[in-house]
Amino acid sequence: MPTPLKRQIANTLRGQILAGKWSEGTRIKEEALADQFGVSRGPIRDVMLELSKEGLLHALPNRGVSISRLPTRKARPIYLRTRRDLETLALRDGFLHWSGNDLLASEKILRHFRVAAEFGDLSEVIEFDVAFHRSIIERYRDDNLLVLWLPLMTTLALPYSRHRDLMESYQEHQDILATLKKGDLETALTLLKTHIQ
Amino acid sequence: MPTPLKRQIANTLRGQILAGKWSEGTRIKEEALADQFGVSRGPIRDVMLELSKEGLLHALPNRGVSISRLPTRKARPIYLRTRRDLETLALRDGFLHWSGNDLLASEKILRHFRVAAEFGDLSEVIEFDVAFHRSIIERYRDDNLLVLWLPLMTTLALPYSRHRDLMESYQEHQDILATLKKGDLETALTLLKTHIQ
DNA sequence: CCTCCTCAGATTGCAAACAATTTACAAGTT
DNA sequence: AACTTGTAAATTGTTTGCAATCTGAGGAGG
Repeated sequence: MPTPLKRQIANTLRGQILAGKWSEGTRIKEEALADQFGVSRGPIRDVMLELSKEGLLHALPNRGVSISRLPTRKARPIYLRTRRDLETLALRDGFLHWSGNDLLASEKILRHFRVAAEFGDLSEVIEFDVAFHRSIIERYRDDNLLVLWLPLMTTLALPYSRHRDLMESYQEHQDILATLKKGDLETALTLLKTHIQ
Repeated sequence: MPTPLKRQIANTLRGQILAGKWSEGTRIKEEALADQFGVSRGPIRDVMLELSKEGLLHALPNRGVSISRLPTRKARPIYLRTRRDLETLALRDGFLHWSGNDLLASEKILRHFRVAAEFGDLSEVIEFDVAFHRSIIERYRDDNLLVLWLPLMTTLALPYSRHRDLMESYQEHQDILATLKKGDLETALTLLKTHIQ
């Protein structure tokens, strides 16, 4: 259902939440966001419901949404392993069908990633981090995979540390893509696996 | 955000879709559903977005939603193992805090399950099947867990076979609950694991 | 005969007004 | 002083109407 405008709002908000713009439990009001993005409450409601289903927001009847709490320690290893398995599957079985355009699209994402990292814009870095991995999943062309992967990705990114070295993170992604460009799928898979943890 | 009415619509629709009321790719129109449930398009949009995020419906911009296709063969084992791990975690670490009311609530679900199974009402059986497992997850009191589990559960239930023996399925759930009532957590966990496949 | 365009009908996307619910604070009672 | 009750403001839930987009059939041109 995400029309470009709605998807753009969702992406921006996702990055801001993951970057820690609001603290845990902060209540988010529909009208305030509607004013901020210059739209009515309708599309904002859709975005809030979407982010709720990704685990970023917690919805209560008649009381709107608030920023979610972090996942429990015990659940995190299960999430990590599952995300690793899904992305590995998507890359291993999907890479055969990648076109030259797909590689160019990923390169474009990483160019923006680098600029955001150099500038120290955490919420933008997260946006492009998600976008890079998302493209791997999407190219597998199984809608269910995306549906299951997205909440995993965002939940795991929730404690995205302000102290993480953004340029180092960029370099890891760049290494994966460069290896793929050489056609060395197996090495890229190994890099991807060690990257996701 | 799910207010009782909205959640009820979502549960009913989920059961109907999983029971195969519509075939893959069938386009679902907002207004038709709104008339069927006697509400306006607003809440129906919310429900459709919710079911899209669970993987039951596939949304395209300006073209509404259609019934999702089945997941690929290769992804299914990953989904199964993850669902098993999540439910096992939730039951093992959450059972300590189950109250007498929790056991009674699960018994109530299974009473309805049995009636629906005897009557052969597939969509209702699925509703209560989901509800039984959902309650295990919810009692762990980690919102993220529910968000990640729900799409797994529905995706895996998508090919819910018309040929499955509904009473046998009921009996498996009943055995798990009866074992829990005796306080034998470890045996219940074993039963749960073999049940999820 | 095929391709491309145009245009009406159908359907979703968005906005604004109204209804229902919750929250916060103040007044009254025990 | 503590607790309940009542009322007004704030917020979300729902409905309705309009705008934008897509679909499909029919005709013009190659």
